[in-house]
Amino acid sequence: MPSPAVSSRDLPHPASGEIRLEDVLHALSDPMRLRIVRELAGAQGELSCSHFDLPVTKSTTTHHFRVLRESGVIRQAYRGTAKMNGLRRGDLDELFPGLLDALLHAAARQAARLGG
Amino acid sequence: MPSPAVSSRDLPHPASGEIRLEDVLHALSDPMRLRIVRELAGAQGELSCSHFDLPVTKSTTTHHFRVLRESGVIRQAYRGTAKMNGLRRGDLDELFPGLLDALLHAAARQAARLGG
DNA sequence: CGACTCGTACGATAGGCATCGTAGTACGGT
DNA sequence: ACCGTACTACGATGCCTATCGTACGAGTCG
Repeated sequence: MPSPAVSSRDLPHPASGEIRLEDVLHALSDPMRLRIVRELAGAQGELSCSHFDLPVTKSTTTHHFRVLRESGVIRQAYRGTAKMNGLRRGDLDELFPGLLDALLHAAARQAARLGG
Repeated sequence: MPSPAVSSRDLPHPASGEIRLEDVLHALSDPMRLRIVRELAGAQGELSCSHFDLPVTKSTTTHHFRVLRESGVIRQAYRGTAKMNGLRRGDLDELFPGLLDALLHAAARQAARLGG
């Protein structure tokens, strides 16, 4: 069966229309999650959770990815043992035009300014 | 003395260079504070705290204004018994070009979409 | 001075959340 | 069947925070 159904377990995502600005801002107000999103935006396509080398335990990493998914910032899907993550650029750009780019730009500027 | 010194009590504000994106996002991730900022952006100039009619007590209102000030989003100054509030547009636009407008636009869009 | 308004300070409370550790599940390969 | 890797679930912990109520300080006006 070569069809979809990438995996048996699937994950709850908010529909595009259910994404709330406050939730997105809250999700991005955590340094760890902002870092994840920046890395995700830099890489074209999807990245597995294990690709990220964060200074927290894996439990905590799982938590952050879930917050990002439930707020509508990223989309997650299992692929084998890996869990792939991708930015929901299309949905976000449609809902909040220019916001994601402004945020990423702002984050990059601040990182450059503070020597990150 | 016609100089500054609008009042005796003055309030601590972060310098422009101390404003952190994460703090700004956290400040704006609260519905009450986002509402305040939108109203402040709509009105040109400054507004007193008492101008706002929020569904919370005055204690809580004070709290929200302090969070906004300490994150660098607004500037506050006493003028007589009133406390005036103004968006720090210049500082924010310089640090994070386009971000404030994108945020305000996004908030307006969402309010329109959800019937706010 | 007194009364009134505007806003603050402080304590309490209840809920949220970032973090950890441990134990467990799902999948792929040998 | 077994093992290793990737991620999760759950409970605990300590901190942060949104909210309230009450009591107070600062300023204005009579």
